[in-house]
Parts: sequence; structure tokens; C-alpha cells
Amino acid sequence: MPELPEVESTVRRLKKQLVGKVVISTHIGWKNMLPGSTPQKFHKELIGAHLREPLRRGKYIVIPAEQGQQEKYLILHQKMSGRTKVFSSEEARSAYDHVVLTFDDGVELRMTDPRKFGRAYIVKDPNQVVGSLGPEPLDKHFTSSHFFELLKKRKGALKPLLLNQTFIAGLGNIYVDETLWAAKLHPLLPATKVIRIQSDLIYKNMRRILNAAIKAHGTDFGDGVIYGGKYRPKVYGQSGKACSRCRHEIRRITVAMRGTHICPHCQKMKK
DNA sequence: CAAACTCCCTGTTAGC
DNA sequence: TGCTAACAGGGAGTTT
Repeated sequence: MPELPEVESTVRRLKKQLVGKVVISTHIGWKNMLPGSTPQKFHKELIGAHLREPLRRGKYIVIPAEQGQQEKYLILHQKMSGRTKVFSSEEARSAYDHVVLTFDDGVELRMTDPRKFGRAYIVKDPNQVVGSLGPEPLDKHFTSSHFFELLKKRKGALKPLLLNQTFIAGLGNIYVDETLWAAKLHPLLPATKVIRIQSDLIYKNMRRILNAAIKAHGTDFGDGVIYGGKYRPKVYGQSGKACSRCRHEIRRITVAMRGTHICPHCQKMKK
């Protein structure tokens, strides 16, 4: 569930909290969260490391670390239920705190994740993990022409395409549904049929919505404890309610095996 | 390239 | 009311 705006909010907070921290111990509560590694290796890779300023790439949190002369990167993906936050070491851990870095000044970074889908990587080059991601939708160099060029090369339906992280990075189910509703386009519309005006509508609304959601600290998933986001989706999770534009009933359909929320009146296949 | 399906997990929800 | 089974969901990987 954490998508670009939620991860961005998390990273902005971590930027103020992690720089200069020195790792004195680690804890892994679920081995499968370290693909291709082990808690022992993980510990060895981070012990004594100094953390630098984190950044976001797609839905990943990238934390540069220096261990002696070694430059490495701790990369976290929270998948569905992961939440990443700094706590005082005094504060009791939850049973779901599966990745924990304890620092030398009485605080620790905890990725808590009840569903254990989250992943943590340590790599020399971030591209080993995030190298295949598509462009950042909010990058100032990523223009509407660029977006249209990418779209023209694709054949699939809009929704799975926008969800595809190698096509564009950071969108998930919520913001794809919100973007398509705002652009008044059906999620099953093939990319080949999208004309420039429509492409621009997707581009413009996608950026507007992502920016607004970041400003609101993301969407509140009911676990408001950590994100506390105030973004209010127009269609996502709103099935049965009236579309705020036309008052027709919002429906939940299945597209590419994903729950998808649309206004059947605003979002039609043919115009 | 694309679509469909599997896997990883467990809290939530629908069904009995 | 209490229990169980189905389901959701991000993304990587596999198969068609």
C-alpha cells in the first residue's frame, strides 16, 4: 500500500533523522525479508556503518551507508504492509519489527511489517535493485512528450501499464485508479488507442495527484499511526458511493487481477 | 511484448 | 456468537 507519496513522506522524515547515525546492532525477525542474504551477512555488512542522506526511487527507500572505505546501500521495499520509522530504543518493539538497525545514540530504525512481504537489500550499486525501474513521474526532466513517447511503444491496457514499475516508477493501485478517473479514461483502454490529448491528461493528473498526496502525507489506510496521511481518494475504496463529478455510482471491477475502482459514467472505453 | 498465473504472508471479511 | 475459508495486494518470476 505505501506508494510513491507515502514512501516520499517516509523518506523526507528519515532524511532528518538518519544522517550521521552509526549502526551498532541489527535485528532480523524474518529471514525471508533478506533475499539472497542472511541475518549474519546483513549484520556484518552494516555494523559500524555511517548512514548518509536517504532518497526515494519508485517505492524503494535507498539509504547510503559508509562502512570504513566501503560505500554501500541499504535498500528497503515495504510492499503492502511495511512501515518504516525511527523509534527510541527504549520503546518496546512490536512482534512485527522484522528489520531493525540500532544506532549509537539511543534510537533505532524499524521496518515493521505484519505480512512479511517487505524486503531489505544491501548492495554496492543501487542499480542492482532499482536499475530496471522506469522514470520517476515527478522528475522535472520527465515531460509530457517523453511520457507520450513511452506510451506509444506499448500495447497493453492502461491500468496494468501504469502499475508496471519498469514502465513508470512509484504508482500503485490507489494512484493509478485516481489518475485514470481524473483523466476520464477506462483502465482497459489499450495504450495504442491513447491520443496525445489523453496522454497529456494522464500525465498532468498523475503529477497533480501525486504532488497533492505528498503534500497530504499520503493516503490514510486506517493505520494512520505512522503515515497519518490526509489524502482523500475520489474512487479508490469508494465503490457504492457517488462519483463526485457526475453522481453515478462508483464500481469496483477487476482488471489484470487487481481490484479497480471506476466511475462507469465518466470512464468509458469509447468516447 | 503481453497476459495470465504463482508465490510470498496474514489481517480482514464473507460465509456458514 | 464463533469458527473457518477465501481474499487482497506489490512485485518478481514463470509459463503460455
